[in-house]
Amino acid sequence: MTINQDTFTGEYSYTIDAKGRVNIPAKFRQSLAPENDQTFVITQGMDPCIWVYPLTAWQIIEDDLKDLSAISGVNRSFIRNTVRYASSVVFDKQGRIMLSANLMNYAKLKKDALIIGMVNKIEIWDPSTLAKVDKKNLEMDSSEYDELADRIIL
Amino acid sequence: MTINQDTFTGEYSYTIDAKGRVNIPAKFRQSLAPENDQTFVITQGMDPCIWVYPLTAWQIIEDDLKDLSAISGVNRSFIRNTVRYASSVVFDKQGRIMLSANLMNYAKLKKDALIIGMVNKIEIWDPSTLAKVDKKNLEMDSSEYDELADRIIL
DNA sequence: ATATATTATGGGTAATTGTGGGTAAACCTT
DNA sequence: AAGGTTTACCCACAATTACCCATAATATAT
Repeated sequence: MTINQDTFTGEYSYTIDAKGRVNIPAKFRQSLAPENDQTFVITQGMDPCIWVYPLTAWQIIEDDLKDLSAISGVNRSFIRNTVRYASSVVFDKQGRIMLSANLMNYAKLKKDALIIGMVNKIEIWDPSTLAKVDKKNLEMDSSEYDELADRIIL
Repeated sequence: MTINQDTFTGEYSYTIDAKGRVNIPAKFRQSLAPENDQTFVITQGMDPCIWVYPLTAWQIIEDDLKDLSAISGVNRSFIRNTVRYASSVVFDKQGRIMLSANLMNYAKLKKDALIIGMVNKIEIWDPSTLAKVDKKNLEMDSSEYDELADRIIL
């Protein structure tokens, strides 16, 4: 059973083939709402990974960006970096999407990919890159972490 | 008779079969509210065990996480670490769920499993691992319980 | 106590999933 | 327009999972 439409959880490891294709986990494909027409939007994440949004979720982000005034330089560069590498991808009969060389390079992806559900989006990581980032976060954020843990009861 | 919907108490021991399936105690299945569609969400516990939530309880956690902006790096790593190992499982006609190799490894589960009701969630332990943790707690905690005594009347 | 239902556990089989490749259409680039 | 390159679509196969049935043990009812 699906947890919720357009929400994703769990970690899966897949291999990227010679053509640059990765499988989207079957569970993720199933929880993708039908109105997305099997389409995701992939873009640079704010961490060194690829972000994957359901099409309709991305459209909402675009609408929000339209409301940011272009007079502010900060806004302009934020918009530029968010949208610049975004492209929509439809998964094939086997459930795979194609990653552009650009994005693969940005996320340092080679052969192995770790795909992580982040509730409203999906992340694609190089395993060793994630391990490094994980370690760094563990050292840095503990106090802010505790504050979050107080608000969200597990 | 069930005590309450979606609340679990008691300890049961089961065996994990070659395919990685464990039985959910019949009593727990019966107290699982119907709107969960026989679905649990399993994830890493904060102790070396597996946590099992009723689907709807987990959805509340997810909803809280959805409100955290991904612009904050702390938020991102908090979300990632919280949902990374979570996946939804439906129990089969015999009342069993499948455990991923990942989670079994984390909880050091082999053949025997101790399933413990923890009021709003369920824990799955390796018996010998729990014995060790129990022993450690006995030596350490007795004074720290005092603080709790003020809040919870037994 | 005996019969009946429920539970825990094991397996078998069909369907799904992940992964590799092949081929033809589409896309440039000159 | 011809060449090479990229992309879209197809097929194949191994591995995994979902679904079904069987049986032994336990609990419940008559």
